[in-house]
Amino acid sequence: MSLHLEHLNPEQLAAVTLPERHALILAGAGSGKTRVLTTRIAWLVQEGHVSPGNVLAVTFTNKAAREMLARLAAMLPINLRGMWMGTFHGLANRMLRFHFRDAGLPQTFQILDSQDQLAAVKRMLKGLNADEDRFPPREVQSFINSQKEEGLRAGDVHVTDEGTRRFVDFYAAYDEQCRAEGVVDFAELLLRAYELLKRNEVLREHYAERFRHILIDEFQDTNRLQYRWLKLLAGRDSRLFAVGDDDQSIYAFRGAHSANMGQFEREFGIDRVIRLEQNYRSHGNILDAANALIANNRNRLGKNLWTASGKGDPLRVFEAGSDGEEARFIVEEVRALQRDGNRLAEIAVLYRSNAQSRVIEHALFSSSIPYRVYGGLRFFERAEIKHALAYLRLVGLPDDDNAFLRVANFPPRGIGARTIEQVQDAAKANGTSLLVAAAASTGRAAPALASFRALIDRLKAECAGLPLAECVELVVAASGLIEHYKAERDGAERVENLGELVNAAATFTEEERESETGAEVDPLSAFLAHAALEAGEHQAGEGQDALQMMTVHSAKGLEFNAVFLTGLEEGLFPHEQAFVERDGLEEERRLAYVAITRARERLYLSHAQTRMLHGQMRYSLPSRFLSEIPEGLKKWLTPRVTSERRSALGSSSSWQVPRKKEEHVVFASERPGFRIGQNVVHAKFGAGVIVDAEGHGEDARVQVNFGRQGVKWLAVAVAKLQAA
DNA sequence: GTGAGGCCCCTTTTT
DNA sequence: GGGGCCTCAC
Repeated sequence: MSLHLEHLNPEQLAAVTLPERHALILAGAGSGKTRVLTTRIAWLVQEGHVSPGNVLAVTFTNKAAREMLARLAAMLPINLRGMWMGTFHGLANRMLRFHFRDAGLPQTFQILDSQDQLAAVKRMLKGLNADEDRFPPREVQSFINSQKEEGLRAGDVHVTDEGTRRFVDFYAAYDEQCRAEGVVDFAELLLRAYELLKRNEVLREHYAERFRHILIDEFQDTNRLQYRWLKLLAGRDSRLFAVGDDDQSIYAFRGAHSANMGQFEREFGIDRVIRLEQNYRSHGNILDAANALIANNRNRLGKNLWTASGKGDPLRVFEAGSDGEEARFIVEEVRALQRDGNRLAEIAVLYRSNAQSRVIEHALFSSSIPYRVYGGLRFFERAEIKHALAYLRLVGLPDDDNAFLRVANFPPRGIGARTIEQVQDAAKANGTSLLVAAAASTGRAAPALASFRALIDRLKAECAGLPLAECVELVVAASGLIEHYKAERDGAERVENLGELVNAAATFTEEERESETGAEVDPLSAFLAHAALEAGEHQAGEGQDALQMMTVHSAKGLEFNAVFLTGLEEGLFPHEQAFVERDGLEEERRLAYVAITRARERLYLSHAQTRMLHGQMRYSLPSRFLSEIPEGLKKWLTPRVTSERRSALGSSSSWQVPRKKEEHVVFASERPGFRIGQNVVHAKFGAGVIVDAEGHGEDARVQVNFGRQGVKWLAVAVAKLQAA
């Protein structure tokens, strides 16, 4: 047996071999957290005489769960089947599939992803004739989700004003709609699983008895409901082992509540928090930069990472004139790194938002550098795949109105908007699902509706005896989707993806199904749940040596030899949205901290003076995060003149210039020294950037962003601006 | 009922 | 820049 305890440092060893009690491990980036978790489980099984079935392990992503399981399998030569390991959502799904009756759900309940949920909210609002301007669907959706994440049903929400009352009404109507259709959204999975245990003492006792050891990774990213669920699950004899890093809490926007760490410490009587502070990943300069940056946050439990490895290279900082130039810089450096023997898979390009990837992709593509983009539009989120899944959902659950609306007339079969409306009215009047109402229609489109209904019935009957993959193949073909996309001009890729879906069904093996849900769930429901819960990481080109591109969020937990952290601009990173959110700036800083600590040996930081965003040119100042990293750690690859002048600016947001302002041209030609984007200096306000202009000659005025001094409109004739 | 074309809107991160 | 939604012509 090979736990290799001798390779652990004293703190890691203490965590792994902690006697039977609750534990909180504060584990810094790169401190061997996953190793500690897996070794802990192995140690419990081996030394603590616990069977894998007594262990529940919660991870943040499905990928992390798979990785941990693989590592465990290498350590322990026993069957790990009985162990529950997965994400909160995956585990909740599993529990609800087992106890669907107690949870008040149909056996084949379907899971709505965010897109589906938004569509469902829109439909509910339409049904209530709600004013979509006053109650934007997105806001209603996020209201519902945040209430659920706090564990509140519509009836539990404290109503203080009329506006809230409306939102609560929508919440109630939405829940009723979901109940009638047998569908469950992400937050609902968690809330149902929580309520299931809360109400059902027998079940609660059963699980409390069973799970002697509950281990939770990325504890800082749990929300309040998840924390309460864990508390319910933990019996008298259960021990919780929570691992987290408050400095890497980056999911507050979806309800993560890093204060759970402190609360856990109090409520579970943790007398000594174990701190893992030795970093095994990054060179000294990179770690020093991360430490200096995060020191600017006030809300911290406090911890300082150190490394025994050398200082390494300084951080390389590049100021680009434009986003295109930034991309070209990346291309050049990546080539240089390759020449030095680095594999592309060991190099990552990170960005704050998905929209930034396009320019970089373009540059990589024209330079023939293979790359792989993570996230963005994921496989199971593509329109053609969602269509195929909608057919499958109707086969599994005829009440799924979302699915009905998606494909009743796709591909077109003569069921227009007017007809759909009539079906909806009939369904409402008779209290049936749309599919049932469709079959009962007597209108002009009745034959089309009847044949659609017949198609679904036929698929259901034929699928009954078929293996999953053949069922998917049949549905994809019989739905007419393939034919439809073949006839479309750029439909080739979509046809290919539909073929991929059949492959995905084929590789969705017995083992996966069992590890994700439970043996008695029917394969189709299990596959559909899998599609909803794990939208991503099913992409072609896996295994090829390719440059890794992803958002900072999806880079969490990963590491690379070289990292490019791009778009370090005020307004982009930190994102301007964060300025108006509570503690938004600190979350952005943690995000930057996560990004920096991904790098082992080399870290590039870049920003662009101008950037095309949403079809508009933006002029931005360098991110405050750049200046929060000590000068001694950085090496500027561009002339320092601009950089120094700019750092004197301090911070401010970035600015968009309105489209279609012909004055700019006139203005520029009259005053050759000034143009939009020009750096200027003002006697009183200091350095700034021209972000807008209007008027001519003596009346000419410019709008200048002076960073901390604010944004001012100045008359050019009066202000005595110096070109900088 | 269908499909093309145009307008308007948004625009962060994800299980 | 792109997707959702509307209008209009067939």
